[in-house]
Amino acid sequence: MTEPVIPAAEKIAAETLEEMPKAYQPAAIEARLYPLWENGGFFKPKIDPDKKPFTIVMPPPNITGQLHMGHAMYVIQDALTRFHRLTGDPTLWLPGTDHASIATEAKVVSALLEDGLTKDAIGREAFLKRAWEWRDEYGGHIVRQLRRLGASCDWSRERFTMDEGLNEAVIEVFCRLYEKGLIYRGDRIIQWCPKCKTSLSDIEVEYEEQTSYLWYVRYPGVEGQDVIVATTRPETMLGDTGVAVNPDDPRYANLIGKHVRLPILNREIPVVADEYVESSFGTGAVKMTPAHDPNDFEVAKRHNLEILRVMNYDGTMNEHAGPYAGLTAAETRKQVVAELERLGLLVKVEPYTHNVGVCYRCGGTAEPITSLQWFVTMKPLAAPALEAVRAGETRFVPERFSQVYYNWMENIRDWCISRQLCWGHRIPAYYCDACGTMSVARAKPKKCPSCGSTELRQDEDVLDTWFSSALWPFSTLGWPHDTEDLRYFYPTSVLVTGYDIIFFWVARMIFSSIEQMGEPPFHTVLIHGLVRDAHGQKMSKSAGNGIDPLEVIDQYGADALRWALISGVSPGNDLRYSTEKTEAARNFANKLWNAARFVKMNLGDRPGSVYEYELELADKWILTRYQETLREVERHFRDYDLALAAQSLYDFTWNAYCDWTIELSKPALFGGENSARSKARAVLAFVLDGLLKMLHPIMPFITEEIYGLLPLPGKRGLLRGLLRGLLIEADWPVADSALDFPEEAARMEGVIEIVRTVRALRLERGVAPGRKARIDLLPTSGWSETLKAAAPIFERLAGAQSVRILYEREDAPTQAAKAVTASAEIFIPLGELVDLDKERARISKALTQTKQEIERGEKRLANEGFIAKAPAALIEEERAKLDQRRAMQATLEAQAGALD
RNA sequence: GGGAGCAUAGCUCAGUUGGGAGAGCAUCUGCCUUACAAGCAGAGGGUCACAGGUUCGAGCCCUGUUGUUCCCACCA
Repeated sequence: MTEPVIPAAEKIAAETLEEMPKAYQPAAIEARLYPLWENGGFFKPKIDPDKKPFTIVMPPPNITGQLHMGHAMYVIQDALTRFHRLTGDPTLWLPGTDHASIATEAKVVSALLEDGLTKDAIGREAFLKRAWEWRDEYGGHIVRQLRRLGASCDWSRERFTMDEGLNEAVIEVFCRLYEKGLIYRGDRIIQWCPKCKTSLSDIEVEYEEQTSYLWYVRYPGVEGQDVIVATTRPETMLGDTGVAVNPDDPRYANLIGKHVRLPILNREIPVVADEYVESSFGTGAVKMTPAHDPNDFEVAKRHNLEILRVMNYDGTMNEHAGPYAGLTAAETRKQVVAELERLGLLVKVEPYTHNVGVCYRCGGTAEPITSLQWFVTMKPLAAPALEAVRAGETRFVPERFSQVYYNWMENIRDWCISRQLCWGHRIPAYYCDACGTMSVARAKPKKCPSCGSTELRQDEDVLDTWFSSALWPFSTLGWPHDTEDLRYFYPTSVLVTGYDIIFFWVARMIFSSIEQMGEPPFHTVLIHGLVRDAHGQKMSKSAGNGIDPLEVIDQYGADALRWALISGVSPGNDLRYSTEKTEAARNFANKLWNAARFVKMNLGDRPGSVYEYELELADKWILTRYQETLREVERHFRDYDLALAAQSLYDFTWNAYCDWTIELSKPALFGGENSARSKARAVLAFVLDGLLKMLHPIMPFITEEIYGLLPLPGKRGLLRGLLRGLLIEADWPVADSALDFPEEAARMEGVIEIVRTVRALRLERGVAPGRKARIDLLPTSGWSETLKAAAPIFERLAGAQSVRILYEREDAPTQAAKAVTASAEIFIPLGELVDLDKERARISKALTQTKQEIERGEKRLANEGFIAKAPAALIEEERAKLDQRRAMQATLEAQAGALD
């Protein structure tokens, strides 16, 4: 392993001597910092055999993809990665891309088309050559775009689902499953996309509601009565090989075992009885088309009905369709209906709405059809995978998504894994045309194991893309080889993905990993929602409502986008993206920037330690709030509640640090004595240092930049007078109970309340903002010392000219604006400025409110159940509040009296 | 048909062991106060969908109802 290159101090702090601009300008900073991180090796895990690593494998984006808002959700993974890196865990976020079989093949096909070529014309080899060229040109696109988000993944470990190693893993798994009898080849009904000309798995078919018709057709009886069947697909009747009725249906009891005549083709087909048929629907008789309907296929197997395929794989009718051979399905339907009408066998036609399966890639109608394909037997694989989640070895967050998983895995059907495409992992099955033997092998056999012929032909099909992504958590770490990475990083820690691919990917990774590795691939699956547009619509290319994350980054910065995507959502819920939200995030970044700018302007050299000073009340308050925030943020990160962490951080940064601490530090910084100044600097720097570290997982760029610009106390060594070290590899702050001052923090809250109340009073009265006013405070019992000491705070932040502490109510001015807080009664003598009517109205309002609160408190304390069962502390609190409010009421009444 | 989510301020949404409802944006008032107008100081605005229940106490737990979104299944 190579030693990470620590950039020279002067490079990190390149801008130290320059002024920070007034507004945060992300573009240049992002462009400079990302390469610094990447080239410095900071994304590579620092492997320590004694430590448990934190590992995330990136859901591999398709090589065909452009970065969209869905990928932008990768910022969650990055935030977790950066958090764990800061806490000192050897941290690996492993990136890679997916070959995306169908999607890529389609791109290459259309590129060929532009050159006037087709896949069939140029052949497999030439096609693959083109595909690889295409991949080399465009495949790296999306991973370059991911860098713009700030993704701190270890690019030196980047993998591709079709690279040599992963190909080996895929072949190995296929062979193992085949050898265990869990992969088989069979002629079964599958979903077929005539447009992509390939089979699909069940979950690759989506259902769309379509309005159509229900045709009622008379099938004349042979030995007995006629039967009328209802169908939504008249063209498939050409492949009918029976009619089914419910065994308990009296209408058809005497027909079971007899025959009816299939119109047009005039075949005799049997009537069978099967529980599958619902007597109440349609006529209670169902035409059986086993080759083109999954349910009919099952019935046919039970009753030995013939399976007659009448459609070709290109969507046209075949020779079994008689006169319709060669026509498309749609044309055949038209002609069949017309013919039935002519024959007088079309009984009636009803409008009908039903669901039609469509290909999830091209959107074309999918056809159920029998075909010779490869399948994975799912039941034996699903069982331990279900158990692993049930036993809590793998946990879904939020928990409710495990229901989705159970539901699917419990009802799982065999997985059709072969695709009639070129681009993908070719199935390692070899056929001997001489003797008909098939062999499955890791490498092409030299000769047929049965007859010795050397003429072996490999299966033409490739594997479902998801077959290879199912192996991602271990194949990317070197499996099937016993590598150092595999031993150290497997199983991985958390998988982060959207709920839309739980079936496609998550479930398949779990059973594949248990089967091959003997244990689940990750202990936690963190599921997030989808990004929607401002109206709640799914973003899509066709709807044209997609928002390009790169444009957002250009305009607002990566950190703003990251913040907008992470904050204000609850886990698993969809997120409505709006520009307003990103603007708010950008504003927050700017706020932080300016706070840092202020600190930088006033910090001087390296600040002292907060432990060295006799701290002020306000210092103890912010330190207490800081510690509280730190504990919350850490807990939320560990619980994967990133939005809650963001909320804590926002509130602390803006409403505590900026609004109070920075404001309160100004007198000391601008004009105070040396000791007061250095104390203020120490506190500002200490809190900012920790704050940057806490914000870094979500806003990596701005925090790194600020960290580089300021001589903060947490930074490592000194080099040529400049502190060096990057935030990305800093140490996560540790809460220290020596910096918890709950008593003082509560007192500061009392002071803050007075400041706020005075401000409101002044504004309410229209006191000119610049005008300083005298403030008289009548402290609540036990508060006089605190308030006396807080006089400079009132002067600075409440526009007080002087603060007088009153000891007797009689000393209070009668002509004054008045207000009451928990810690004091407030009087602002305003002389002739007082508007008596306004004042009466205000007092009356306050009195009403206070009375209501007293009533509520009394009622509560009179409740025996409450006294008996509520926690003692709560009761005590309630009593104290009541006393306070009674005092307040007395004051307000006295004030009201004084005005009259 | 089965399952899940959502319903809280004008809008978008938070609110995790049940203990006096919050943020951002928008609105209104007043401010270019030497970090920030992407800002500062204030204000207004909510029967937490509805109806029951459990509890001393419910936005939160239970039952039901309504509306809405999504997933699965696919009665031809």
